[in-house]
Amino acid sequence: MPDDVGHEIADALGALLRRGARARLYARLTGNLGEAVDETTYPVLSGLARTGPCSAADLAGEIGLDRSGVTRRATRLEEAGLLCREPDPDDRRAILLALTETGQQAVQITRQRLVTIIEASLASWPPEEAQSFAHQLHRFVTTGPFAKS
Amino acid sequence: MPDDVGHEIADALGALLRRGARARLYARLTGNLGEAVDETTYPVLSGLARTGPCSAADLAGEIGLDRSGVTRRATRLEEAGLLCREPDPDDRRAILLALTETGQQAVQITRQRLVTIIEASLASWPPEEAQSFAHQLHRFVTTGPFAKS
DNA sequence: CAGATTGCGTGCGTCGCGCACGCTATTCTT
DNA sequence: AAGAATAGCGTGCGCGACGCACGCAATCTG
Repeated sequence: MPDDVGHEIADALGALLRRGARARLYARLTGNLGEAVDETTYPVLSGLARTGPCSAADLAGEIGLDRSGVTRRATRLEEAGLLCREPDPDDRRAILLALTETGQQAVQITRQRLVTIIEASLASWPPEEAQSFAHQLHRFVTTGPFAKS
Repeated sequence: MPDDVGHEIADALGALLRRGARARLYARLTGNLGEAVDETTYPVLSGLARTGPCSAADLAGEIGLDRSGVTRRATRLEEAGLLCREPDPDDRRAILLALTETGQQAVQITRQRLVTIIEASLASWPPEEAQSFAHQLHRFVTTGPFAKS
């Protein structure tokens, strides 16, 4: 493989992981969804949407955060009505974090916004090129330098 | 364009922007490069490598940070010998931040590490597929939802 | 039934960040 | 040419996020 392929991807990834890029994207995704959902609380919503109802400790492992941080963010989201705590029926000392209807809608909205943004920026691409790019990006992310270990 | 293309890319980007993914990648890139270079100070090194010697205020705009933060990180890097402050010959009240030889080497090392990681994860790809993926990713990042405005 | 264990919330120290102030060097104005 | 205004820089301060560790309640164990 020619070396410039690696360099080109490295440039792109570098730009992608910049602070400003993340901040701009999160701002566009979480705007007008209430004060509680922002760059810090959204990973809790998103992670909970992926895992389904689960404990704060498990969710902490999922999103790479300390359990205390998850608890605090969950409290903020609970006060905003996006998330609810319900007792675990199998273990009465445990508490399950679960999305409310509003919370699920919020996740759905942000997700749709991201899809819309992506499709808009791919509008001028040949369809089969966009499709192959999607597959390759998916493969690269799941098997590449970002796999969990 | 089919809607699942947008969804597939959205999934990949979501995974890419996770906290854990960033942390793991930065750890692999900046490991064994001294105590001063880590996830917070590296953007200063990298940005300075892109812009060349410039003031803290300009670099702040480049990496999306407040000027005071750049000053503090620059001080840490200066104490570690990776960066030096030199008076601006054109404006004697200004101070230019510039990489030392060691600093340039550090940037070069991290960059080469990233390229190596990328090429390793693309080793099993057909070369022309890797090449087209690199071009498409570059195009997507520079023209997509991450462009500066 | 008593002790060990698990899960949870919270206080505390630390760190990064943005704002705003003071200081110095430079540039403008009359 | 001298005082005023401006630009650039470093730093003190408050705020918020994070990880660690402690205390409390519920559960498991012998």
